[in-house]
Amino acid sequence: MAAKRENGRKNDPQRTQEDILDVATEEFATHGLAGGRVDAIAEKTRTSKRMIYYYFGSKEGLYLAVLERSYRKIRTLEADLELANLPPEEALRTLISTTFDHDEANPEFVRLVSIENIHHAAHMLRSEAIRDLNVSVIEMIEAIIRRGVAEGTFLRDADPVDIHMLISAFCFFRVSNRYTFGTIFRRDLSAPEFYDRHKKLISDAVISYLTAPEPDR
Amino acid sequence: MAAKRENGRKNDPQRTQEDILDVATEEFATHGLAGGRVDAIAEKTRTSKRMIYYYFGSKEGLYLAVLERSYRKIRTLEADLELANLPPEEALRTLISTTFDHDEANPEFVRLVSIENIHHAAHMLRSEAIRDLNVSVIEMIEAIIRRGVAEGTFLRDADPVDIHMLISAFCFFRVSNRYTFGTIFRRDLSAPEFYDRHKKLISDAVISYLTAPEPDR
DNA sequence: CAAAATGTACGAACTAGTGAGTATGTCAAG
DNA sequence: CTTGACATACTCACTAGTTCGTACATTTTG
Repeated sequence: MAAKRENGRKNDPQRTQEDILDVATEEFATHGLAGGRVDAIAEKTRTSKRMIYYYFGSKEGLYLAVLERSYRKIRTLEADLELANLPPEEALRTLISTTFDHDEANPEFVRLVSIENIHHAAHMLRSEAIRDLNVSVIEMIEAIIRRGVAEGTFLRDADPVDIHMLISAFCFFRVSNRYTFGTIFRRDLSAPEFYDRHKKLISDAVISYLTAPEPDR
Repeated sequence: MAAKRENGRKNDPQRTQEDILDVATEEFATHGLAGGRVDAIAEKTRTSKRMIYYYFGSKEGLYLAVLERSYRKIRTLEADLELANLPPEEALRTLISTTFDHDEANPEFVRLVSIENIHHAAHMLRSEAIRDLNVSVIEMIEAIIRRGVAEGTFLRDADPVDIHMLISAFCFFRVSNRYTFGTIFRRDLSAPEFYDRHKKLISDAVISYLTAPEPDR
C-alpha cells in the first residue's frame, strides 16, 4: 500500500457537511425520505458514505438536518422586511409578494414540507430548532390588520393566522400541486404568464376580503 | 355455486381485489409509494402477496390502481350538483362547500395527491383514466361567473381555472399541511372550531374577490 | 503523538418479485 | 347426474438484488 498522496486530501469538515446537505436536500426533495438513497447521496458527494454517518448518524438524522437547514433559510428572509412605514394595503401586498416569491423560488423546500406532512410532521416535532421557529409573519400581519382597521381601510378584524393560511395555501399549492393540477387542467403552472397573474390574484383576493364589509348571514 | 365450506377457501376475485385496494390505499397514503411495503399490505389483507402480483402485476401497478380508484370516487361527487337555479353567490358558496367537505372528509385522497406530486405526477400521466377526467367544476364555475357578471353581482370576469385554484388551494392545504402548519402555529387544524370558520373564510374571500371592483393599478 | 476526519470493503436485514404446484368453479359430454 | 377437462383463483416457499449501517484501516491536523 504505497501511501502516495498524489491527490492529497484536505480536511474540511465544514465544506464536507455543507456538501452532503446540499446533495441530500436534492435527493430527499426528489424521492422522499423512504425513496431517497443514502448510497445515491454518497455518490454525488465529493466524500463518502462513511462521512454521512460520521456527521449525521443515520439516514433520518441527515433528513432532519436537511429539514432544519431549509427552515432556517426562510426565517431570515421574513425578518428583514420593513413594512411599518407602508400603508396597510401596500404592506400586505409586499408581504404576499415575498411569500409568493419564496415558494416559487424554492420548490425543493415546498417538496420537503409536503414530504414532512406525509410523515405527520414527526421529525419536525422532534426538532427544537423548527418547533421554536418564532413566526414573525403573524405579528406583521396582525400589525397590518390593526392599522388597516384603525384607519378604516379594512373593514374586517380578521385572525392573522387565518389570513396567513389563506396566503400560504395559494402560494404553496401553486408549487406543491403543480404537476397534478397542471395535468388535469392542462396548464403549466410554472409558465411565466401565470407568475404576475397569480400573484395579483391572491393579493387582490386577500385585500378585497379585508376591505369588504362583513356580510350579515 | 353455493359451495360453502367451513374453512375451505372461497373464490371471490372481486372481493379479493377490493380488499387489496383498500389496504393498499391506506398503506400508500400513510407511507408513500417508496415507503409503502408490499409485504405489509399483503399481511393486512385476507389474501397473500402472490395475489397482489397476480392482479396488479407490480408495486407500481398496485399504486396506480389505488390512485385511479381514488380519483374515480370524486368524479361522481361533483357531477350531481344542481347549481343552475341558485343565484350566483349562493351557487358559488355551495360549490366551495362541496370542495371543502370533500378534502376534509378524504384526507387519504389528499395525501395520495401530495405523494403523486412528489413523483411529478408521473403515474397520473400514464393513466388514461385520470388524464381524461373531464372536469365539470370548471364549466360550473364558468357558468356561475358569467351569470354573476351578467346580472351585475360580480364585477370581475375572472378565469374559472384560477378561481378553482384559489378554492382548491385553501381546501387542500388545510388538510395536506395540517401537520406542519399546525406544529408551527400551534393550532390543530382538524379541530371542529375551524371547520365553519375556514369554510366561511374561503367563501367570503372568493365572493369578495369577485364582487370587488377591479383595482386600477 | 492524539484526535479528528476520511476511505474501503463488507454484512445482515429487508424487499420486490417469482416458480411451481393446488384448489375451486363451470360446463359439456356421457 | 356424474365425470372429467379447463380456466380462473389461490398457496407456499424461495431468491436475487438492494439498502442501511459498520468494522477497520488510513490520513490529516494541531
